[in-house]
Amino acid sequence: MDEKDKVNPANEFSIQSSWGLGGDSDSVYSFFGNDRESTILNEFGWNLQTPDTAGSEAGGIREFDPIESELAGNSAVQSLPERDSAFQEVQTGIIEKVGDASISNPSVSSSSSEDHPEKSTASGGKQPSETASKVKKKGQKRIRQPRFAFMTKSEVDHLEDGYRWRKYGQKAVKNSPYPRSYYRCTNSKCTVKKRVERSSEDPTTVITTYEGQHCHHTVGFPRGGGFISHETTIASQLTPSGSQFYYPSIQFPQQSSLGFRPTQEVPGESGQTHRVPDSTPRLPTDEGLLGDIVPPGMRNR
DNA sequence: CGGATTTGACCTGCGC
DNA sequence: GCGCAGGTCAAATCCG
Repeated sequence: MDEKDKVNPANEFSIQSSWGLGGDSDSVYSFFGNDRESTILNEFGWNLQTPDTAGSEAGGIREFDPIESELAGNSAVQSLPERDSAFQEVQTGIIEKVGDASISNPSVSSSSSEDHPEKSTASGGKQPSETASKVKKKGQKRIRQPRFAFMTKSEVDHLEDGYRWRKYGQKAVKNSPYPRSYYRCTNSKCTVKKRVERSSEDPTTVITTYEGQHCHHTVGFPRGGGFISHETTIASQLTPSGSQFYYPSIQFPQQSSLGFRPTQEVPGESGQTHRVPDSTPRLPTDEGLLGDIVPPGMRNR
């Protein structure tokens, strides 16, 4: 199992940007390796802009919400070219501007309802008095934590990312046969949440949305990482349907946190899979997929 | 037995 | 104001 924690140098991910797609979709990134393909949707207004796009189009600081995109019925779809349907779904979602500094400022205890999960337990159940804990919500709009979403071809909904999550809810999604699952980081001090849903357009695609920032390191990959095995299977069926939208204008430095080299697995003996070490010097991969995706500035320590 | 998951109820925001 | 849908809570249940 430990071997799974390592990275296969042969499966280095390349990240390519898709600036300007559809006019509004300037925050979509795609990265893919030999056995996995995912689409990263930057929601933070990180400094991911290219010189070409920075400063243009309202600065390009936007937040993307794949869920809302579905709700919106892809109304934003207009000038998008033909493409993978799932990719298009995400691409054309409502893109919100991250106008609130609080969204990109981790120090702001924004989401009053989410920063302190303990509070609710302390106050008890859902009786009216309990709502007192949510009173502070009143008068101030709920401010969402920074979020980003990415799509992954996988048969397994809950992708291993190096953190431990506890499921706290599941909801049926309108216009989708697949439910959406809600997870919270098991670290009591960590308020990070994530939603996992399967694309109704492309059932092979899992949309994972992270919200918030981890205030701790990952726990590694304690579990078997079976999803990777599934992923490998799926990835082998991938077709570069969206490749025409990948513009190689941006190549993030491999050594950066945006190097996008999530742990990978390669077929091993006895039909199992294992990971091989990444040859590039880097910190021990204790941050998982998320760690590879989220820039250091987005993480608390 | 403790932690994780399930699931129905409740709360909130938003559009009409 | 109302209804809908997303999001969250927490008791019940499951599982190792």
